[in-house]
Amino acid sequence: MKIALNHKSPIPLHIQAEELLRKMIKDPQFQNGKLLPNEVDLANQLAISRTTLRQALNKLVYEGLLIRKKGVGTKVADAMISSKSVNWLSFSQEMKARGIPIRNFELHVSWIYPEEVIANFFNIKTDQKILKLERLRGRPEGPFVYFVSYFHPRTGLTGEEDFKRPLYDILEKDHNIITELSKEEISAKGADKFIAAKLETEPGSPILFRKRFVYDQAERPVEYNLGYYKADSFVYSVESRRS
Amino acid sequence: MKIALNHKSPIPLHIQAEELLRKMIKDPQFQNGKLLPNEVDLANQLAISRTTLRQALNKLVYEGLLIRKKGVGTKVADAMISSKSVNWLSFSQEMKARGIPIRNFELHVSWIYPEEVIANFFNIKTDQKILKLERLRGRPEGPFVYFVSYFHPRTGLTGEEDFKRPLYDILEKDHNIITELSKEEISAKGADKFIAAKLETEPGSPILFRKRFVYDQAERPVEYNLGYYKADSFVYSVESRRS
DNA sequence: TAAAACATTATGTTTGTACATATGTATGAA
DNA sequence: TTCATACATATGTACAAACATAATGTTTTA
Repeated sequence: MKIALNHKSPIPLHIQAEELLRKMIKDPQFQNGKLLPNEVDLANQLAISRTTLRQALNKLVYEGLLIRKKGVGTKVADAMISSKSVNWLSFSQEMKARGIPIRNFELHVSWIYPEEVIANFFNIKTDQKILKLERLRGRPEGPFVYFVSYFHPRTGLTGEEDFKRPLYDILEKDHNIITELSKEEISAKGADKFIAAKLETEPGSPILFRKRFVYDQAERPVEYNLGYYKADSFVYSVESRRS
Repeated sequence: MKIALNHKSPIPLHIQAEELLRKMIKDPQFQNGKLLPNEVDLANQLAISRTTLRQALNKLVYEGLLIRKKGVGTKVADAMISSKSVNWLSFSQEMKARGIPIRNFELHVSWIYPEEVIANFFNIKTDQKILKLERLRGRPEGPFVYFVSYFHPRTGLTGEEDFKRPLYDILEKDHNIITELSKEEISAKGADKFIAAKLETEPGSPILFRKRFVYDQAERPVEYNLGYYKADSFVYSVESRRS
């Protein structure tokens, strides 16, 4: 791997460093939780300041590609990222976003008897309680714009978790569950009374509705969730290419 | 608004600054595209260095809450949440589906002057006419469930085509245009009068709205289209996988 | 032997400084 | 009037340096 930057190039050094880091992430050498070179050494090797290096690192950490730990080091977040990382990005970002302590939100945890659809998905019976997390969200400056319910079977979360941390993080670190696949169904519907009240709108007003099935690496069901997004405040972007 | 930070607090200054900025964002004072105080002044006012301030600003910029422009300033972004994902299946499926000869449908062909968005996409001027195809569709036994407008520039279809054949087929065989990439934006909205009339429903009733940009292999714009799907009659499926 | 104290390592926080570059505005000549 | 120039303004990039703090490893001590 070329481990040098072009200081003459009009492309900013932190951008070049970012690109290089993205390549390093793909390198098998840094895959299985192995640590990247420490910041000071790497900065020296690239002949840039630590500040500039951190500018690049921060971006990838924010995207969830790298994980830093004070006193330990920086490692690649997940074991297998390849060329189509765009695909996963949004998914993990949303995963990550779930735990971000944003002002306008409520989190409600409860144990419920699952509906048949959910019980079927988790391969359990309807008399086995599962965990339900409900969260109402909005932009810091605005009104609430979406409401999501997450459902988890007993094999996943225990309900005792400290939900200050990202859900995704809890699943991965505490329960060793790596989410891998997501199947979503997107549709429009009119708000029912419950949702209308939550999102402070009229019953019948247009809602973007999303059903999501999440599986782990062995295709075992990990999570089922339902999202209700207020119209005109959410756009779902899809990019598809003929392969 | 309290415009000071606690330098004694164990909470890092850039976190405190971030919190303060989130409050500022909510303030009507900075709403309609009005600029925030410039970085140097703000940093002085908060008695922190510009670097530390920028650490906080960067986070909000990354979250899409703030927009910075070199030489101009920093302003609060308009409220709009977006998410990205990828899928292949639905694209080719719908391509194919377009041409299926279903009973209940209407096809309307006309030449129109494009709106600015469309002209921009096709890289033409608004005084150059383009082809517009409108189609209303439903199941043979049921009501109409969706309405789509397809827009094509003069470099594509001529309007003389026999639209009995699949659109997709005509493009490929007669004009040698191979569609390759599609970018879509999916959202929910209330039906306006026109759409409500077409789909035989009430104005304001929930509609799944899809905007689609289609490109060929050289990433040249090929088609722009708008789809209106009656709620509860259409589900959009997306499957995303970690690499 | 196990707990406590210390040392090492790597990231986290913060400052000050300097120059580059894009944008908008005021100035002045053709 | 119009175009080019110069200047002011605000963000963008980059460096060096210092100290704080968390995790881990190592040594000392009870």
